[in-house]
Amino acid sequence: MTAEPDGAVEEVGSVLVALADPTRRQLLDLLAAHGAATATTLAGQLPVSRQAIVKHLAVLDSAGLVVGNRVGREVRYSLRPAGLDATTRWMSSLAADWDRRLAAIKHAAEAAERDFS
Amino acid sequence: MTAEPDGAVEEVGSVLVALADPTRRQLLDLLAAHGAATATTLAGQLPVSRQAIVKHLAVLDSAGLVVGNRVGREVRYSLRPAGLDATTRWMSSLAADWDRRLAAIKHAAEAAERDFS
DNA sequence: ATTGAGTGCAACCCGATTGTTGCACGTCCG
DNA sequence: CGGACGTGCAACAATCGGGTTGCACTCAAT
Repeated sequence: MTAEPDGAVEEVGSVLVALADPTRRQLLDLLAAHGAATATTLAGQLPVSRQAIVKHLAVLDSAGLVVGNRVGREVRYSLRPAGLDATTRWMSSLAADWDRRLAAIKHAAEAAERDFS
Repeated sequence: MTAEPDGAVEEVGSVLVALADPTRRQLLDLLAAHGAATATTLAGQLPVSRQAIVKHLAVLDSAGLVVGNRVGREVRYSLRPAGLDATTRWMSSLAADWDRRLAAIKHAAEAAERDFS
């Protein structure tokens, strides 16, 4: 009814929440640069503890932006662009929706003064 | 250095923060549907107080997603798709960046074992 | 001028996030 | 085997965000 197909909204929401944090975005950048890395290694590149990194990676994982593969005693995290792609599509369709409605409203703006009951 | 032109990052960040909240997204949907509305009117459509709406609108405003025009004694808020557009573009370029780097890494994965010092 | 609707500001509450530290558990290597 | 490295879990402190309530102020209309 709004602009979203009702089912994918929560997924998009979690991606947006994940991207809202600067440290998390930085983490994604590091992964994009190195391809794959462990939490410990990543903690060396950022001014926070390893545990903080682990938590951020968990958020990114449940948002579908990252995956962790266990290799021996370490866990190697890598990027997963699918979730980002979906959110990008959602956003641009939302933008298109706004444009459409704004055009319609602007056109009929002088006709009706009140919209609510 | 990362993937962003260094200046627009903060702006994009604020848009992402703004979009991360479900109530705020709902608010944007209402504005898209009605074209313009006051905080008091919007509070009638959502299960939160007017003050909460005012705060959300402030966040959306400083993210560039919404503008408030004073008409007499009331403030009419309306949509401003420009910020959303910019963020959409940023996200898709980020996705493209990831894809590019992931391809490069996957291609050279067998050659180098360690990336860090 | 007085009343009422609409807004702005401030204090306050509470739950979620972000971050820390400490320690226990696997796992590789000398 | 036994130490060293990496991870996982748990408790904890502190800050942030969303939400509420109460009150003062502005503007319009009678």
